[in-house]
Amino acid sequence: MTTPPTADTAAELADALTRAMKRIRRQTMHRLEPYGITPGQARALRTLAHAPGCEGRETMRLSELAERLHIAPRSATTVVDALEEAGLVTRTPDPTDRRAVRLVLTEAGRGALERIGQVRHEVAQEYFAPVSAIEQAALLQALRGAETAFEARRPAHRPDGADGPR
Amino acid sequence: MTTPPTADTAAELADALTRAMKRIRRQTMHRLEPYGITPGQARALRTLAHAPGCEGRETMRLSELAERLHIAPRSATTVVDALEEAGLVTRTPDPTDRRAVRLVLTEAGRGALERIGQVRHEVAQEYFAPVSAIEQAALLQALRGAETAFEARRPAHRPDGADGPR
DNA sequence: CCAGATGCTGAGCTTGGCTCAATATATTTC
DNA sequence: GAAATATATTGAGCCAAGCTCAGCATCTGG
Repeated sequence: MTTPPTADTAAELADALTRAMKRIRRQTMHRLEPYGITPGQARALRTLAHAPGCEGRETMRLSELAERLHIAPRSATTVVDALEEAGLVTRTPDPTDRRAVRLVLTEAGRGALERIGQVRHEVAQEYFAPVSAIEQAALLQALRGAETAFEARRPAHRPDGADGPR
Repeated sequence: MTTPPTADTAAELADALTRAMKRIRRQTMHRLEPYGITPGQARALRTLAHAPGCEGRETMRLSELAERLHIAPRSATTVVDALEEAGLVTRTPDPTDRRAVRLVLTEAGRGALERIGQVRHEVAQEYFAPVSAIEQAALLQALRGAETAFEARRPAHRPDGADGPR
């Protein structure tokens, strides 16, 4: 049973991943709903919070946010629209480049971050409860390895590239 | 370094999962595109192929498909619409229940299945290449454990239940 | 100083889900 | 056997999270 009869472990792994991800995302969505935040927005907020200018002055360009989220800049615009409308971030002009937009976390945004952290922690903790801490760490490492290799393989940039070496 | 400094392994694991899933789904989408099939349709087709009536006569009710895919029946309708339009399955009336629809794989559908299997295998194989077979198996088992526990926790039924015990 | 690169956004599309009726049929209950 | 209820599917219309392409404003290097 250690090696299931179906054999194609990698493919089944992919399925299992998908399932797990869906479950977690859904659960997160439900628990974030009361705060009017979607998982995507939460991720953006967290990313924004990890901006270099720690504590009093987190700030990031929209394009930088997009890059860190691995989404197209245009998609980041939409996320930020929602975040701004909810009063969690503000768009301020970049002093050194008038095309650019700097995103700044508001006080409310900082507050939301805590609730988000809580939910994220809870959901993950619950879902992975049956998996030992050691195994969790192993899993994490394995996935990161795969991810790193994947990134190394593609020349980086553009969302995911359907294009070969061109 | 075995236990990263950030500590919340479970949450990070969730993120890693999300990332991996997105990558795999995207990759699959690209490679399935030439055949005019989306990953969701592919999954439905595979599910349908695993219907009990093996070989010559795979057949399943739409609602059963929905259940196996863990999606709402209405969502299954849409998937089947696409599949039918592409000529991969046919809707035939259930002889014993005129409300129901039985889904039958066409010859083309069976052909598509092979290509799908190929792609699915390739993509997963590539993505998980840096992960040893043993680790892959461990991962799979861990994820299945988590999934089983999750399912046991919720009373089953309805898509994912935002509702408590009622 | 101007051509081309860069940063953001409007418009419109896709995938993969959802709910809430409506409709047709089964099944159960009186 | 008719009425009430339950089940199977679908139409209409919604949401989240992406995408591309085109356009405008602004930088920047020759």
